[in-house]
Amino acid sequence: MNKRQTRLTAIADILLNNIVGSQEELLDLLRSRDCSVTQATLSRDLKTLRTSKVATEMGGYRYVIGSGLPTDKVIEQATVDKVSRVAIEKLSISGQLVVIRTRNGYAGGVAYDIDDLNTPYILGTIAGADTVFVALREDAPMDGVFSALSRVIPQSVMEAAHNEFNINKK
Amino acid sequence: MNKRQTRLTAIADILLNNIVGSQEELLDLLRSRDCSVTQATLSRDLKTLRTSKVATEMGGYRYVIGSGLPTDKVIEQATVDKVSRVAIEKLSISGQLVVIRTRNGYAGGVAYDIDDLNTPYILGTIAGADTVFVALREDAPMDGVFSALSRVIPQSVMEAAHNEFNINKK
DNA sequence: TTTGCAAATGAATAAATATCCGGAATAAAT
DNA sequence: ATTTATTCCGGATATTTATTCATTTGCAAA
Repeated sequence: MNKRQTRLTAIADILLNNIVGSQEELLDLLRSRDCSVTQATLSRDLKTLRTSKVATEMGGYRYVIGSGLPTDKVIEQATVDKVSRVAIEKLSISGQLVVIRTRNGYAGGVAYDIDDLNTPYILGTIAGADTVFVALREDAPMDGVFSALSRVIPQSVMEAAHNEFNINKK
Repeated sequence: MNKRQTRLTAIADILLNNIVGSQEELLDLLRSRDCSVTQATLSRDLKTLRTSKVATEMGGYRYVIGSGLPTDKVIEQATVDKVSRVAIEKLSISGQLVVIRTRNGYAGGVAYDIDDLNTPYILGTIAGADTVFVALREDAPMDGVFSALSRVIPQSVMEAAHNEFNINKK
């Protein structure tokens, strides 16, 4: 992987796991990963990654990775593993419908990963910006569905869903 | 409605319907609506609205309204009135799924407003160009759902839906 | 009404970010 | 291998955006 790609991946990774409020700050973090660049280049990188700076609840700012559209296959690949798991916030089930809420912009990626599971019980998915609908086969056994999804959904979210699901059952 | 609120609403409205690449540009648009302010104030407004500037496909930038988190009930309310209510044309229910048809292009905005209701019975929404799918919790009581949605859906549409729903029931 | 206080604003400025431009590196073509 | 074109990058700078500070405005309590 060439230098630029490495750096872009590193940036994506950093922004996913840290609260970064300015480019200067990000520059430091990059340095500590041996990806030093100038602010000029970083600005360009952030543009290609379609990141944006948004206000946080605590009165500050934070850079976030932009919405779904795969800018670059390499980046996408590099981040998939981490992304799906970090991006998913909640999972609920209603009838033949599984509804997954994600961090804004990540629904597309998550849906893609789920499609990739190629599970027979899953008929298809639709993604918005922060929501994925997963259509289940009518006769899909819940444990089968859960076990398939657990390859993409974080443990904690799965547990919460399990609880909610059981509660709604009774 | 006081001056600030009016302006915030105007900003939300402008950003929803225009591609605005800088604060200066937005200042102009605000002027043409008799909401002149300085860049300083605008910067603050954009922060409270949690907007962000993202790269567009065409190499430029664009300010967009931030996702989901209700910044300010008043603003939210104000925006809802302007956009959602005029955009919604029809609402139908099928099982756990509410399907809302909107004027073309407005589905995203409507879905956003519905998400913002933060109603426990609503698991999530997905928007196409002129259609919104709303997933309901399995045990969601219909009157609860209706009452929540009525904050976004125009009276006339609600009534029509109610009728249709009752018909489908029997 | 007047007083006191918090919110809102503008002017000026600091801080942060985007772009211009020339050069280096890399890849493609001959 | 040499030339040509393209991508990438840093330094400098222009542009844009956030914040500071002083002032004003709205608004509620006395």
